[in-house]
Amino acid sequence: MNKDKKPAAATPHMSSSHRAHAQLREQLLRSKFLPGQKINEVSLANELEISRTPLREALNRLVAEGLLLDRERGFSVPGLEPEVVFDLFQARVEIECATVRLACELAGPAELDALSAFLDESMSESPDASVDRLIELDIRFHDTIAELSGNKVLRQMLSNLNDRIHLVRWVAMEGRRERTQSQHREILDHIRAGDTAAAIAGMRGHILHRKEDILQAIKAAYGHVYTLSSA
Amino acid sequence: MNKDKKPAAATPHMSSSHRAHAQLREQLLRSKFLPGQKINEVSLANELEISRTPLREALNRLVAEGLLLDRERGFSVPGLEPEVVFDLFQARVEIECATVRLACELAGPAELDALSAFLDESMSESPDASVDRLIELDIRFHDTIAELSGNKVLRQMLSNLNDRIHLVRWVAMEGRRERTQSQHREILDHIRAGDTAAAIAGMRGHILHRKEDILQAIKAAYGHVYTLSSA
DNA sequence: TGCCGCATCAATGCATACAATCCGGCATAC
DNA sequence: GTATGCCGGATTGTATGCATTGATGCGGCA
Repeated sequence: MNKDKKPAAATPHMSSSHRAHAQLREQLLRSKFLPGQKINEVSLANELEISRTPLREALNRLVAEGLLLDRERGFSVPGLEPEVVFDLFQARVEIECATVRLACELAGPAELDALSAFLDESMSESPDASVDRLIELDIRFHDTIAELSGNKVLRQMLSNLNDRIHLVRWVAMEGRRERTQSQHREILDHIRAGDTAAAIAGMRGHILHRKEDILQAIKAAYGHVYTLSSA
Repeated sequence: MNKDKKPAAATPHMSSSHRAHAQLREQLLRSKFLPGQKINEVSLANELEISRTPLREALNRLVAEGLLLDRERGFSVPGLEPEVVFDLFQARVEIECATVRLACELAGPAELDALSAFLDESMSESPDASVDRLIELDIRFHDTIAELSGNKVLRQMLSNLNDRIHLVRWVAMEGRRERTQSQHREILDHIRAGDTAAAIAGMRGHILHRKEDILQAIKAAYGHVYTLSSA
């Protein structure tokens, strides 16, 4: 499973603009830029060792993806406005509930076994895994369900939402290391049992959705990103 | 309601790339380009009376929005692959169900009255309205519900989906002139009655979702777009 | 007649050049 | 001391130029 190369890592032989897009996406997920920061095109072009033309093409794509904003003049990094983050998480909940429901209808035993095996590996490795790795495993689980839903559009939307909430998810993962994995297991069990309603309910409860939790995560995210920038 | 100017019509004083983006989006919705057609940048730049640089920036945004594809070399218009169109409609159903549910929780009497008044006007005007106008009214109804859901991300996603299925929706509207309006009325009544489940069910039944219906609409779309091109 | 190779051409991708605009600082006037 | 207006640098937005690469058409040859 997961043979698609969609998330587009920055490989050498691609065009400059595509490489720039992949690199910038990566850097945005890793919070190399501060929320609200303005983008300086010349310095960024120098860093990436390309000219401004392909850089701007990449920036324009990132704007359309919601990973950047276009101001009156130039581009900037989105802030962490709570209303927007709420909406993003709420949208994610809805998409994920849709994908589990569809996956319940479509997924065969073979695929579910594979997903189960993946969870087994994850759980054995999780106790001492880095947060980055945990996030990777988490995303992988949810993406696999999206894949099993058979709907590429929903899967793509989910991927986009994941990008946009990456930072907040990252900091929220700290206090949820074990809970996350066991909830994944429960959701999968519901799917295998054919209990669609329980699977959906499990997913809904699994994803960060309480306003206070999200707000707290946002605050932690600010702390995280500013320590990163000072380093 | 609907004070946002988000869909971005092409106004004079905006930058060339933004204007190009708005114009091209419009032309794509109106099927000025054939499905699968390759984009010639120089000729298009000449038509729009701008240079290739801002044009390419616009094209890149349209790619990120799913309104264009980027080939190995250059850009092209997405085809009407049934699998993709199915996924788009299915995604739309899921988003719309989510927005009605949220709207049921959030919408106040004043907003619902306004929406009701809008439906009244629509129905009086609908018998002799053009398909373009009908689509406009249809989109407006659904977008208002998305607005009432209070979730800007879901609303934006819906807008994007609407763009991508515009053509198929257009041709499907022909045989659904009255049905559409009365179903809108029913959905709204359910919302006003506080019957969330019925509102969702109404929405689910309202949106094109049967594979055969969509397939038929796709075929009609091909006919429509090729008669347009020969004109 | 059909196919292959080559040459010419057109179109893309990128870099660079240029124009317009904005921002900050500084001087001057009040 | 504060406000105001102007100047210079910096930055964005657009146009143009150039190299590369893929396509296309034509002629020769089997």
